[in-house]
Amino acid sequence: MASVWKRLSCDGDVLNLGITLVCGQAFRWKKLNNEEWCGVLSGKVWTFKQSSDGIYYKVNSRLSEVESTTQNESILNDYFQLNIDLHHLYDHWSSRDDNFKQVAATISGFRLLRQDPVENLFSFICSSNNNIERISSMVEALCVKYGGIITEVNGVVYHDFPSIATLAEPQVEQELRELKFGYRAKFIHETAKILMKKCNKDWLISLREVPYEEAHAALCELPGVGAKVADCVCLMSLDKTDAIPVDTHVWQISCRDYNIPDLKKSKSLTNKAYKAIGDHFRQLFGKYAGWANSVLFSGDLKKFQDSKVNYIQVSLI
DNA sequence: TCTTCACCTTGGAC
DNA sequence: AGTCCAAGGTGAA
Ligand SMILES: [Mg+2]
Repeated sequence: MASVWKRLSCDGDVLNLGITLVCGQAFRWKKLNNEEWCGVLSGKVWTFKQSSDGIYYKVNSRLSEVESTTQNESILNDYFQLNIDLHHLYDHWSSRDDNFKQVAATISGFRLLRQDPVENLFSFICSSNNNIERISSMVEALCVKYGGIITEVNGVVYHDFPSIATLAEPQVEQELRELKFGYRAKFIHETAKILMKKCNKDWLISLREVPYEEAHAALCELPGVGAKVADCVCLMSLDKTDAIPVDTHVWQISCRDYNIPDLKKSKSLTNKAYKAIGDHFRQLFGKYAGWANSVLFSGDLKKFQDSKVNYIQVSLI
C-alpha cells in the first residue's frame, strides 16, 4: 500500500488535470496544491501530479489488494479516455466554429471522464437548482454515510461511492433529509428503489450499448432525472459523445452568441428549445459534440473565471 | 406545446 | 437582522 510516483504515458498537453478534474463533471477530486489532485476511482485512492515533464500518479488501495501496474494503467486509460485523439478533435471543432477556436486557446487538454454511471447519476440528481460546492459536499456526504472505507491517506479516510442497494434501504430518504439534501432525498431514494427492481442488475451500465435517444428516454423515466441530468449521464458515463446537457447558462449563451432557429421566442427553456440547442451543436461539431460543448462552456464556469482573473492580474504585474 | 410555481439549502447582496 | 435571489432542474398543474 505504500506508494511511489509512476509516470503516465501521456503528454501533458492532451490531459489538463486542473480543468478536467475540477470543471464540475466529477465532484470528488480534491486539489491538494498547485499541481496535485487526489480522489477515488475504481475502488482505489489516486493522487495525480501535473508537472512540466509529464503526468504522474500514485495509488493507495485496500490493504488486501495486490497492486498491478498494468491494471492501474488500464483503469487510467479507460477513465481519461486516452485513446481519443484530442488534438485532432480540437482542430476539427476550431475549423467549425470561431468562437470555439477562441475559447480553446485558453482551455487546452480538457477531457470528458468516462465515469461510473451509478456515481454519475446520483451526483447529478443532486445537481438540480444547486451549486457545485454544495453538490460536492452532498456527494461526499453520501460516500461517508453509505460507502465502504477504502483506506486512509495522509490522515484522510476515503470511501467508495455507495451501492444502489444501500441507497434503496428504507431509512435513506429520512436520513438524507437530516443531512440537508432537501427535496433531492426523495429522488435519490426512489431512483435507487426503481433501479433495484430492474431484472437486469447492471441495467444502468447496459445503457452504454443502446442508442443515445433510447438511453436518454430511459433515464428520464427516473424521478429527479429530466432532460439535462439524463444528458449529463449519457455524456459522462454512457459513451454518448454527442449528448449536449443544456443548463440555464448554456441556454443563455446560446441565445446570445449563436443564431439558433426559433430559440429566442420562448421565455423559458422549453423542451423544444432544449432540443434545438442540442441539435444545433450536434450539427456544428459532429460525433463528439458533447465534448466540444463541454470545452466551450467550462471556460465560463465561475470557478475558472476567478483563475482567469488571477492569471490576467499576475501577467500584468 | 408553453408558462408558471413550488421545492430544500446555502451564501452573497442589499 | 431580515429579505431576496440565484445556484448545472424537475415535476405537476
Ligand atoms: Mg424523470
